[in-house]
Amino acid sequence: MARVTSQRPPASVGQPTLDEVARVAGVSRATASRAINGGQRVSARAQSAVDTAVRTLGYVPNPAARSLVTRRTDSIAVVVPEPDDRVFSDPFFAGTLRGVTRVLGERDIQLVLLLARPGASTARTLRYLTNRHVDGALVVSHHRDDRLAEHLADIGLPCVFGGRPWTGGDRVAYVDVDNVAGEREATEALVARGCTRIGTIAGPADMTAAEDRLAGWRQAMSSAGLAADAVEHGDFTEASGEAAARALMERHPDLDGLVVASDLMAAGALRVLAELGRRVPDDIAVVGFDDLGVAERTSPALTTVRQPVDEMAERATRLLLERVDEPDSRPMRVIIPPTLVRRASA
Amino acid sequence: MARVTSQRPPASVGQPTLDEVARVAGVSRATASRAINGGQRVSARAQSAVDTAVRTLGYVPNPAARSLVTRRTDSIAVVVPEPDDRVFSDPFFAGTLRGVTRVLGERDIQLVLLLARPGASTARTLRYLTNRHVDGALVVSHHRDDRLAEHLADIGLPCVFGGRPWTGGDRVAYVDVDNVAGEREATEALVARGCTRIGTIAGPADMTAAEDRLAGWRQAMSSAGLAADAVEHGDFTEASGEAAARALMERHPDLDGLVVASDLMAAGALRVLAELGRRVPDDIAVVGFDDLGVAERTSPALTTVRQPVDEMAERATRLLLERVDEPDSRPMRVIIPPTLVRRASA
DNA sequence: CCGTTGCGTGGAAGCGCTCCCACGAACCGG
DNA sequence: CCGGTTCGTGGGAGCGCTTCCACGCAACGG
Repeated sequence: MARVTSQRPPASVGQPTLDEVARVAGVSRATASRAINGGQRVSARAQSAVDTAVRTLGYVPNPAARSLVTRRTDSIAVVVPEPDDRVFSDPFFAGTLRGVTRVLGERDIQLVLLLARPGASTARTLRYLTNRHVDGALVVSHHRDDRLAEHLADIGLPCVFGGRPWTGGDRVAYVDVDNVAGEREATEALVARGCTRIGTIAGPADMTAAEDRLAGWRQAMSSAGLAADAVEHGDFTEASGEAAARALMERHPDLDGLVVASDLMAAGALRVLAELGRRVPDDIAVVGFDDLGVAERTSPALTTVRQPVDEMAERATRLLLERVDEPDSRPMRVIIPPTLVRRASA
Repeated sequence: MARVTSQRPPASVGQPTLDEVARVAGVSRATASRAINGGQRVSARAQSAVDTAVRTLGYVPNPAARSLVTRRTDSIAVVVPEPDDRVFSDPFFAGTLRGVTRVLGERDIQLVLLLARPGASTARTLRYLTNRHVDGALVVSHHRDDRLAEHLADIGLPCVFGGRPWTGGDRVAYVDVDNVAGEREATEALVARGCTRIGTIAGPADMTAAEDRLAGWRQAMSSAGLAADAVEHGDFTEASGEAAARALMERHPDLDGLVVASDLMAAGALRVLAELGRRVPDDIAVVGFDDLGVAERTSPALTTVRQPVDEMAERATRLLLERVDEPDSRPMRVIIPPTLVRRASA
């Protein structure tokens, strides 16, 4: 008489295990495993037996068990430190997500969205990343105060930043558009069309992209011998663009050119300019930054600096996957040249 | 002489295991585990010894190992079948994500974003969900053809739908706004203000929300004894709203009221109406649906039906977590009443 | 003819964790 | 003072998988 030794429920019913596949296929568990994972060193006979068994049983490998031994999870995190509402609705974020999923889809890797809540410390995020719940991390929209780049470098998790991080930029890989060159080019375009009083609406001072664009504007202004005194900061939202434009036009009513660090802010600025009765581009020429859809829909359509977010996200993701596969490789930087897209506003 | 039997690298160096914690704390692995997980049946002495050990070693439990035995992953999926670009930039999606993360943050549960690529079959998604990589699924923005609800009910994965699914609505839980009532109320508001020729821009016919809103419009029109003949369909984007408005005004130049199934489409419609020289609301009153930010920024500001997405997402997430904890509970439906927000456009 | 190679295979050892169970100690009321 | 309860504890099994290793076998060159 067989001793009944089952002490727990017999594993969630209906979920076949590798053992059962092996039994049905008439091979050992080891062979079944090999057959399922690429089929190296497996005879054609065994392979097809396993394939059949997998199909008839509806077998799906248990990812936890697999991950326990392989030490890989086949998932990466997209980290958004302190996501204000802005992040979600920002076309930049949308494009990023699109680019990332496109690449991940090719390799059956999943995306874990890690959103630190506003105000919450990054401790939770770091703890999650530390315990290797994911194979790597893609960090977007980071701010000055979170020293995420350094922390991630410390724990040795493969990671790639979207946009140059404030600190630790030499220790982590990142993909960025050449913000300085982009905004310089934008400014030069205004100079070339004859503007002499050019102001700028910059982004939040705690983001490198914003600072770099501001630097680009300054460079171009200085090269042209123009005074770089008309600066106002926004936070990349449309509303902040309106406010900044209003303040700027009040302080410098003589502006004939406006370099704005994002299209969304530029859209806000255009609205204010229309309100004030300034014709664009005749009275004042405006150039934006991003070209992620908004620029085409403003009136007048916005001349802007295009950053190819989708492509950048793709590059970043591929870079990350490479680093996951090859953790000891040197952190790489990819700097993508932006292009000026001429429309009606300048 | 000790036999050297290490056959593999000694576990990824630096990652302490529960064994080491137990050793340092001077207790057994079982006790250490108990202390770490809530501390039931653990003496104060043991508890603090373990706590200290955890801290000094920087121990973080290996989620794969834990998940292997508990059969839980402490993560849920947010499933977006066929995400066109629209989904990402849609404030609806943004709000949903915000609501979901808020709830998940309370319980240290992670969010896996499952985006079926456009055109790709849902097979991959289903496979992923089948193998219990996540504890549950929240499905948003599903379309008619993916029989996701039924599939998920079949595999028995706890899931909650955002919006009533086309089929299988009786087998899965969902949270929805009362679209019929909402659009009926919107239409009635136009009737009340004296409109007699009321058209509608409906959403895509393969989404229940769109169909329900259309039904609400029809109901109100019929109750008021008005002809429900001016219907045009869009896909919830601003561009489609423009096109639909154009078509509608061409076919029915006498319209004095317009019920639009989303604010984004309404924004497009407003633009077209301005272009055609129709004054809103004097010549034609317009009412939208959503109230997720866009409505406040159109000109004139949009009277609209507010659906509290954040709250809905929260409710849906809580519902999902309940079902994860209590898989045998009956699938619940939460129908949230929308409210009409009166602004300038009607 | 026999070592050598290479290939396909299965046995078995874990991966790091949870949790069942048995065990001893402390505590209780009778 | 003793049987019964409660409590804290550790041993150990096992979750489902990958992978090391040893083994048998056919093919092959000397």
